[in-house]
Amino acid sequence: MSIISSIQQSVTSSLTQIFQQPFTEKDFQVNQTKPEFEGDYTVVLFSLVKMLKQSPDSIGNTLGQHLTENNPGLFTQFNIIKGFLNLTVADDYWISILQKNHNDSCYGKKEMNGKKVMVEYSSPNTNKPLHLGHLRNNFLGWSVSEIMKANGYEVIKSAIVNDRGIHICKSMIAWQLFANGATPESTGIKGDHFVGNYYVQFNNEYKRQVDELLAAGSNKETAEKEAPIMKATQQMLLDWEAGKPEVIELWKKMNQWVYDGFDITYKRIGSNFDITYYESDTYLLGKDIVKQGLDKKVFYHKEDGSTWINLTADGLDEKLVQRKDGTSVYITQDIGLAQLKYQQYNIDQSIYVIGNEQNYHMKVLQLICQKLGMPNADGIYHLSYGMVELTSGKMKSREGTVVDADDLLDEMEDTARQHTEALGKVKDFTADELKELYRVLALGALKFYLLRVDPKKTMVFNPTESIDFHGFTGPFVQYTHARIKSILRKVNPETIWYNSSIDTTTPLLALEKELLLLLEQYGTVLQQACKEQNPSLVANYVFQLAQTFNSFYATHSVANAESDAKKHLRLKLANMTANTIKSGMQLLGIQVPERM
RNA sequence: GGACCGGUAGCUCAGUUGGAUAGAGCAUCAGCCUUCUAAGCUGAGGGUCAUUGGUUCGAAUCCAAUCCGGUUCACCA
Repeated sequence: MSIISSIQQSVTSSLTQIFQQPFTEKDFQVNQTKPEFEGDYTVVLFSLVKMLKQSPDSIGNTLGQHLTENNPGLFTQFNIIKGFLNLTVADDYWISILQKNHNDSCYGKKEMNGKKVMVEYSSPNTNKPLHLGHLRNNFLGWSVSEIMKANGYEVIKSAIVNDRGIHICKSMIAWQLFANGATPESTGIKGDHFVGNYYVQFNNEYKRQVDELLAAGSNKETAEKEAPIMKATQQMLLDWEAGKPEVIELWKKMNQWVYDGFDITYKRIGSNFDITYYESDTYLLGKDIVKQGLDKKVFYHKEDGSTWINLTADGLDEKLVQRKDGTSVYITQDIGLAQLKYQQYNIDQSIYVIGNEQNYHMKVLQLICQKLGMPNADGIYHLSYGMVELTSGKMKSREGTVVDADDLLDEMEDTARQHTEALGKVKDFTADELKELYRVLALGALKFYLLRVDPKKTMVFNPTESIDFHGFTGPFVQYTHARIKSILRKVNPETIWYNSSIDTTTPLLALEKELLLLLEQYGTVLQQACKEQNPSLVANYVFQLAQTFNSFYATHSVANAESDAKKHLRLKLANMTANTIKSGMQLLGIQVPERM
């Protein structure tokens, strides 16, 4: 149980005993005490003043007395300032947390709860390489999965690959027209970039043809429809759907190039999936559901034969679920896939990590599933995240203003190398060890940068300033870990500290206690991060922990502490801090090096 | 126009189940490496919490109105 819960319980029970009437935890508030006052946790008394019709001072005094007398192991003293009852928690309490958990790698995590969750993220298109926006999606999906695991859920990571449709045909047509048989192998270009280049070429050529038609006197609409390259693309989509062998073959070949490229990037960023769905397999799903929906009168036909659902009663619009020619639309496929997921995995919750531009769509999806009576419709949750914008505005592939994932990673690794070389602390590392260190630091900086912000908020990336390695950053936290490990490495673990118990007669110093207070909160943070599906809570926590340790480190010596008892305590404190940093960073998908 | 999201320091962001003098990082300035890793630490300056009104012991946080920005409302995906 967390210290806050303990305090809430004892306050509730004290109040009930003193005033002879029932109280609950909602009748008062418990906060951490502000640093300028004496005490650890504070009971805010104002809400009780009204209920009890007594002055805050009088309530505080009675309550403070009762609490300290009846919970001697928990509270040692109290003071009252302007309606705030500040309680000091006994050193023994903090030390016992340290004693018990200092080397527990599962500290703060929960037992399995028997619930199963699918987290769908990444969802790339196979016509262009990954960019910064995809990275935010991937890191979020991964981290939320890990956070849910830490809170006892069984998690299945899934991806849906958008591998068909008109946009895929665009790069195929462009390749046919312009490539002269070139391949990633023949050019030495990474597969996803190779294909992405033809997508760009398509757009250039298309624009050229449209301009030509416009110059010849066509109006805009006709020109856009009649451009030969667009007509060829549409024909190719029809051929694809008809299963024309040479089109399918080309499609498979080019998609494979992209997958090979993606694999490299995914491996590099440490991303993976338990199951990958392909839209070419799922785009026909959902048709039987349309039938069922019609039978259940959830859907209805219009006179032209198209199928609709009316969501105006729920504040939304009418929505098409099947075209008049009987083909399905996006939402239909999604309903089908949602059902497929439940059938395959019997999941309790289905989380979709998708950008906030699809808020409306996801709302509609859930509503339709609910109206169809699908068993787990309530378990659909859209983890909606904001776009990554540049200081110059939005990223647009067509205008060439996207920040490419591979380029960015290259740059960051180079920055990591420069910092490391300048500091010269790891000169004995082999070339492979150095390479791995640069990768870990670069990724740490990037992941932390993207995850420290509240997911639902739009965030701004400045491409001209490289991502920092100082301050509120991944490398700062990684550094703190390495620093602690350096201390521990120099102490023989078989001596005093590791297994023996801590001497409790010397009082805790302010910074020691501050660290312990923070360490105690880890479990609560994980719980909150899970509840809100918000990794930024973990990032902020882990930063604060590292920062507090560094202050502590600058003031007190661990290895050369003033007494053996203090040395013992601080070694455990350092060890627990390192473990908690490692654990928290792992939930963000960030590794922490032993040395850097 | 309807719906949804946002507006906090020069910049990037925390803080919203209402609580004490609104916090970090970056940038700027001033200090700290004969002792455990200075990717660090200490300190200073920097705020009309978009605006106005309301609710109350108390509002960045709740309510209303207004202004500004974004997304969305396709027989595209």
